[in-house]
Amino acid sequence: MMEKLREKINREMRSGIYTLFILKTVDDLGKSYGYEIVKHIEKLTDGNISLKDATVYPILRYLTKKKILRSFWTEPSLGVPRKYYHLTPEGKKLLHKLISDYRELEKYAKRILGGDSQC
Amino acid sequence: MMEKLREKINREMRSGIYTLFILKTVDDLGKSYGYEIVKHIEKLTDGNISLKDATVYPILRYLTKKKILRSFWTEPSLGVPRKYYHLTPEGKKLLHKLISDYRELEKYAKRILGGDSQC
DNA sequence: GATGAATATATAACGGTGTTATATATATAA
DNA sequence: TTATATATATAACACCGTTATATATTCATC
Repeated sequence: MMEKLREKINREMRSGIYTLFILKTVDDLGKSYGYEIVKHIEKLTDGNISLKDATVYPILRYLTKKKILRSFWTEPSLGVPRKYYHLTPEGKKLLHKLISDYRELEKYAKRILGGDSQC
Repeated sequence: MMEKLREKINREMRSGIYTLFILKTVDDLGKSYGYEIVKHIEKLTDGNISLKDATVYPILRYLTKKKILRSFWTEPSLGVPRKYYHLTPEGKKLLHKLISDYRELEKYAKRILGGDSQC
């Protein structure tokens, strides 16, 4: 029963950086779409971080509305239509700032939690 | 206006580890109370992470309900009464697991965001 | 002695966000 | 043909942090 609490707190810890993971993934891949983003993050984290579709799509739409991402549909000449996303120039700026913000948070976490992480 | 979005995403990133910060602080101090926890974290983070009272007290109560913390009032022989908290044995176990979980998350973040953090 | 700031705890109302559940559709392997 | 993987979307729900507000003591300053 402590495990449920642990999972809950873990979910909270992780959910905060989903947006950052999504942005970085799209930027690294040049352009990407919901399903690919999820699979890419799963692969990099050995399946340990698996975003839900109902998490990813609203975030992608929100970031598009905020002009951080731009989207376009691929013509369904063959296969399922895909909605691709790529970062706008403003999105690139935001991503760099957020990564720097994350590193700062990491630094503070190290001060509070102790610096025994394997670096 | 991008700054507002940045702050929003930052808030989300940080809020996830508040519980962990609070637990670790109480454990490090042996026993502590809401106000002291906030000030302690502020000090360690150069004032950059400043928990709101309305954030801390509900978390402390919740963790007490879950038997992760135990609380007791100090007799107000002098000054304002304080409600102290300390970790239960179960709380200690949970804390160790959560710190290990956090380190794992940090590892994954490094893989996705790149390993240029100054370690 | 009064005023304000710091110390200290608490909760209702609000807004925002991830999850669960559900719906829809195509392609491929068994 | 059946199941799985691929692919996107949204309504309903639950949860959590913030804002706002309330209460009370102590201490420094005017």
